Amino acid sequence: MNTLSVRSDVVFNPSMSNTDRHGLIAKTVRDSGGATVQELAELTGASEMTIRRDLDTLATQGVLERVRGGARTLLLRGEEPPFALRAQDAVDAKRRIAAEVAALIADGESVLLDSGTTCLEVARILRERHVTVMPLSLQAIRLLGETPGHADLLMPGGRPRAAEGALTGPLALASLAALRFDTAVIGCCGLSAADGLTAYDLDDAAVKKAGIASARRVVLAADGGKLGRTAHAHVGPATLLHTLVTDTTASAEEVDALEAVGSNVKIV
Amino acid sequence: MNTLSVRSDVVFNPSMSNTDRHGLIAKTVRDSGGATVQELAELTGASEMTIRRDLDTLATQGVLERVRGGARTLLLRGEEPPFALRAQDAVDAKRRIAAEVAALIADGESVLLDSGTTCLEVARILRERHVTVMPLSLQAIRLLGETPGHADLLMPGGRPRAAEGALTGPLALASLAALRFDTAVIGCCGLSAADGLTAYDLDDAAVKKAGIASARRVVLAADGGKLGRTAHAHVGPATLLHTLVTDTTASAEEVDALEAVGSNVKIV
DNA sequence: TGATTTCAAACATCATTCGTGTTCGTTAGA
DNA sequence: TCTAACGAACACGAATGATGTTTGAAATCA
Repeated sequence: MNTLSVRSDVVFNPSMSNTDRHGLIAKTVRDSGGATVQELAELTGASEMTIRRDLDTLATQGVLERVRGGARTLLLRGEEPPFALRAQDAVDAKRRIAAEVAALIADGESVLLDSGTTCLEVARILRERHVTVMPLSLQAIRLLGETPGHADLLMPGGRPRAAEGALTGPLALASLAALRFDTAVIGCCGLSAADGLTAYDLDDAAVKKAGIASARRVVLAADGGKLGRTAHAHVGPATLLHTLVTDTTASAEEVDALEAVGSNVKIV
Repeated sequence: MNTLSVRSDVVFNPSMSNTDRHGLIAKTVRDSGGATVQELAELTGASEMTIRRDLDTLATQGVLERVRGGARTLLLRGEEPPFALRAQDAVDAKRRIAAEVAALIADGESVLLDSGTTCLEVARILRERHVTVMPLSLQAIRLLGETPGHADLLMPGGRPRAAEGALTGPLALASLAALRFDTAVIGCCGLSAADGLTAYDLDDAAVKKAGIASARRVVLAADGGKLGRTAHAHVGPATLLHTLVTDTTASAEEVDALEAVGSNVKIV
């Protein structure tokens, strides 16, 4: 919220790990829209040279934009926050949601796994389970394709969208049309009883729609921040969902409204 | 060949890096079919504990099989050598072949990239080029899917075969049927003028066949050891190939025979 | 069963790598 | 032109990884 209060928490904290510092820098730049190298050096207690290196790293990761003298946020009104940035948000809630989603899936099932950070956490859990998984993002494919784990991997086709690695396009749609799944685990950018399920990207929305159509059961994994929000691309009405898993930050009215239209809501 | 000559090269060489040692262990076990921990410790000058750790590592990588007291080769007559093992062979030749193959490809082309170690080297080069690439193995997808590089990635569907990560099955075939490529870079297990192109695995052969059918031009990347050999699964006649890139270890008679049936052969 | 070998966990040691800060010459903007 | 910002180069300390030794458990063989 307030940059000053953040500062007072951490000034003169010499035992800050580089990961902590990166997080703090990212948060500061995001909250205030931008920061100078000097400010960040003072804020974190690190040298300016270290801050410059941090900013280069974070810029490479797509967390922020490097400008002369400091860094600027990548967030613009109405645009989807970059993947690398969202991945840091609400990690705990996402993990809990993912655990609950995984608990809904029985051994032997075939599972369609949407793109997005929450679904990536689901992949991390399903990797150790005896299930067949088709992931719709490069990140999840990388995770499941590496040696350990018991899950059977099924690859969809498609063109990966930059950064996020979500698979879209005719090849992805064709892969989905050719298969049927026991469960589709879907993520979204917005969900409300009024506007239904929405995504930031048209291609993404088309893939989600096809995924939902190819599954016997649809589980939506969405942290509380997604509820009541509406993004640009419409996927379908909330009645398409069989189960919604969200966390305690979800607005109670929205949950009630969704339950009223027939969704089974689980709050973790 | 001869274990003793190998030993005399390296005994009492204390400045051996762990990678060197791993290579020597792998080679020794492969050449002699197996070795004890004691032998390997004496051979490399490392302690038995270190050898055990090495063997565990190599076993996890699929290079050899751990047995009580030592390790055994995974190579059995008639079986395809494991991917992790082949990947260490003739790295230099594969690199040179890959460079030549990449030189045949112009910017802007769409390229189909087969599975296999040589094609993986091609992927490493194409990553920096302005081309559209559809790789048929998880390894290459991982390589191309990571952030750097200019190449456009197109994902095929399919089921990855264990270890090697080659994509096969109806989804892979459907992805290929839906597209046309400027160039298909194909690997193989055997090639001869008489028996044509062959692979170890039926599913693999079907994918190669579909890939060849979907490309305007077919480039085969095969080190010299593949020429004159025949594997179980038939892909098609050598006349399907437009260009063959191989290395100087290729048998001259086989090269002549292939040129006689119309192939354009490049030796690097 | 008992003896012997093999194994793996735990700890110590050493080399290497990584992160960081400082300095200094260069570069980009005002 | 002048000044702040930058990045390359070096130095230093901490963290990490590789290795060897010891020790007790487990597996194999007689």
